[in-house]
Amino acid sequence: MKVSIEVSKVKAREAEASPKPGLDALLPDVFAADCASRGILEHIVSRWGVLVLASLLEGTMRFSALRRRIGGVSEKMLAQTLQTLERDGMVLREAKPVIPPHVEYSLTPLGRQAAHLVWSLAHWSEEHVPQVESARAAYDGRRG
Amino acid sequence: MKVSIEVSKVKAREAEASPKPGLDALLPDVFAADCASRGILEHIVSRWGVLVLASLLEGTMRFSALRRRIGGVSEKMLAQTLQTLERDGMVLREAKPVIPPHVEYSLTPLGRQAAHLVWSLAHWSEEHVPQVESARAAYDGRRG
DNA sequence: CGGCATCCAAAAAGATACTG
DNA sequence: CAGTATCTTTTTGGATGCCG
Repeated sequence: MKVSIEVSKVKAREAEASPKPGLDALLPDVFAADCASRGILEHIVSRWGVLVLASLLEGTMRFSALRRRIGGVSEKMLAQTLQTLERDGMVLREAKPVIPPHVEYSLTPLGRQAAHLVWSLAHWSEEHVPQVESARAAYDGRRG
Repeated sequence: MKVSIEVSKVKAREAEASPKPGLDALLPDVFAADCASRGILEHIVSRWGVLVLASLLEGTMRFSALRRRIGGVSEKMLAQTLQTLERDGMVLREAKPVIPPHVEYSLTPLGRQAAHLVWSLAHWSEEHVPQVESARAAYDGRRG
């Protein structure tokens, strides 16, 4: 049970970190190094977190299906990412007590919100590959 | 000069990547390990990339102003992140040839689009701190 | 099948010193 | 001021073996 201890600590540092005291004091601020929102954001936008959330937007999936869906992810990192997102209340894990094990992962309502946002980013990236690549070519041309 | 000497393991994994050559060859796919969109996405959602883009949404900033705005970022990582985003065509760097140096960073039109998306995520994170924290408390309660 | 524990290599990140 | 160079620490990730 490590609940209310950390809250006071966060609030204390938040006060010293936020540049705009009056209005923003009550709102969490991702720009503050010690704000909880920053940790949440980093879990969501982590290398595999983005792809797990986007994948689960397509529906409930088993561990191995996720592993196949997300190219390049290792077993270890997938398990780790799923645990983090489960703990943050984004992912629901349902394990059927059978042998061999059968475990299904899906999005919670909270996770679905986050997933829609990351999906927008993923989709935007897919659509703007040409622009970025031509920008890179120009940049690399200017330098060596 | 860092060349390709230790490619053996990396190439081995890259080779096993894209499972559907025919249809998806024309559409970039973030889920494919070797797709360019994946690299772009990872630059955008990198630890500091998100915060740089969100900061610059507030307006043009100098290096030191960005450093102050983004709590916890080191000089080195900020410089590195800015270079990556500049190369990807998201950030515009304007250096005035004076002493002491005066360098301004701003978003390109392309970067502004990405920035709006990441800002949504950052803002969402700020707003859902309570939900996530209570989910964590419940999770930690179920376990030890 | 869906993990977890361990070990090790590689990459990312931080601290510090220095420069135009 | 806005970086670069270098060194050290930390984190990440992959490989392997084990288990229910």
